[in-house]
Amino acid sequence: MNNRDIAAVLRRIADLLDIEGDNPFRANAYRRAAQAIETCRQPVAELADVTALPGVGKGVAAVVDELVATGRSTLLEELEAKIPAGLLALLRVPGLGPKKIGVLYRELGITSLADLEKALNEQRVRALPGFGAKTEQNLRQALRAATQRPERLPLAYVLPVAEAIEQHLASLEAVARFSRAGSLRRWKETVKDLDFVVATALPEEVADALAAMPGVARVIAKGPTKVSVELDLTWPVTVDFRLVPPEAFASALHHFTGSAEHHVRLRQRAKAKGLSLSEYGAEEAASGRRIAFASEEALYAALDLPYIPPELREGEDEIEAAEAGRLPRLIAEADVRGDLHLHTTWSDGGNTIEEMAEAARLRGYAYIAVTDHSQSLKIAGGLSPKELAAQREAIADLNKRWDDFAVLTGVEMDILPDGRLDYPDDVLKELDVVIGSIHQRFRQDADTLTKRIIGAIENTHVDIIAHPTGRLIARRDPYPLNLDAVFEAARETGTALELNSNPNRLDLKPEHLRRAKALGVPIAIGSDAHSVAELDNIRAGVGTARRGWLEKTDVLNTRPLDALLAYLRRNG
DNA sequence: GCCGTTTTCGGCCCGACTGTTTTCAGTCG
Repeated sequence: MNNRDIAAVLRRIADLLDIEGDNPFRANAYRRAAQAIETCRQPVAELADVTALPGVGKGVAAVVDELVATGRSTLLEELEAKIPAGLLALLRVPGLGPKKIGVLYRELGITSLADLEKALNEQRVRALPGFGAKTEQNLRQALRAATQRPERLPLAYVLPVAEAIEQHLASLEAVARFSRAGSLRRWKETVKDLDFVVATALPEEVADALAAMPGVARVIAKGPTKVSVELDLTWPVTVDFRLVPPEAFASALHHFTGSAEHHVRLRQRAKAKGLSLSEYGAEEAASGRRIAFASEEALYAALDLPYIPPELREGEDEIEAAEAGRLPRLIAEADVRGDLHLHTTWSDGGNTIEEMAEAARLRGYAYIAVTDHSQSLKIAGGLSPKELAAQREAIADLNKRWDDFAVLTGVEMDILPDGRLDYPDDVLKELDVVIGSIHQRFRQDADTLTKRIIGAIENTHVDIIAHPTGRLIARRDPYPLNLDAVFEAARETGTALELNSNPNRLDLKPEHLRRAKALGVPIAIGSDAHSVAELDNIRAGVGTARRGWLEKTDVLNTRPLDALLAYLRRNG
């Protein structure tokens, strides 16, 4: 059992304890331990003493030891004997928590989503204590939404929605200031809902305007400090707006950015310093004096910490790092000097080389590499060696146009199922940037896939491995791969691994990036743009890089053109 | 269940909103 499996069992135990009505702090203790184990770098099975982890004591350690030894948990089995497993699915229905689920089970014998739907339709739920006709109606709608959409929505799905909302907020005169918050601001790859903090002196007016916003299917909650709506989309999206007076904006933004885990730890720290932290600021326990923070920086300063950027606020080791002065100076979008992965009309892109180049230049880039698909990827119009040579000539022509911008020649070349590359070396050696990619036969076993990728890494002409794990968020698992071996080969040869910025991919993931950084493996952030608009993908890439604690110096395409070319040509 | 320059017992982050209640429990983040 790996750490993730163990954490999943502990969370399951916590959920079951909650439904059983046990001491809620006991359930939370299991969740806290799960978090510690999940983020532990070393397999806990190899740890001499699990209780060394924060939040893991004798009780949890006994469960973990049993899991490691037998793969089973007596505690979990006892709980499952008492509580039908189907009840866990009910926890995913918004509006249902452990207490209400307990009542539904004990009073009506409900053990599944289907049971609940039936009871709702027969109006048996409204008679229960603590329930009513309104609850019944809300549950009916929530149930429909919950069964209709995945629990967390991919970034790629919600980003355009968020941008439209931001346009709307910007158009409201009563809005003084606003910002994304929640996991969207932290650039998490999936989000449960969208959060915005809005500063206004006229909360009622803004609340009315937001509730009446186009696309709103229903208003879930509306008060002077909060509006919560559900949008009518393929997958319904819940949007929470927090309305605060302008002077409370920074505190509120911090609060609603989360994560919950980060806040728990921060508030523990605040308490130790005699401060009580809330969404409105801080209060000195001794004097009762209230402090409103002018900025998030001021909030952290009050806790004797340097500013911790949103992307790091995951409740892992960021507070310890901040305390020790070990926070990274995170890469910023402005540090990116060029894009090393994009497509044009020569293969499956929607814009010409010229259009892509002009758009990149307008973004302030100093260079792009044109990396269309290679010959075996027929479906994407992959280029033959002859076409590739013609493209090189076209690029050489185009380059005469600028003295402040360069188009590099390149290719996104398939690594074939048998491990061979899609072009011979004498074709590759003519190109500035060669990306190796797997697009076919990714169901091979881990050993074969790992060998394919390492074979490409070891070719001196290959500079970057694109989307190394091949996952598609919420759609396709990463392919089985010995990532440690891939990282090691990349480190030895200086081959960069890509952080692919397509919001459906975001591959490598933050935890991979941290490992790569620790090993000294260079990372290339690529947009994988198939159109001018998709050059913007880079934002999600930079956000993900920041979640992976990357600095400017960890990323290849932050280098000026000369330094980049020198690096690419180091092996001839 | 965990944890301790408040402590080995008694806390455990904090506040808003809803709906069902007549003063508050449950849920959410």
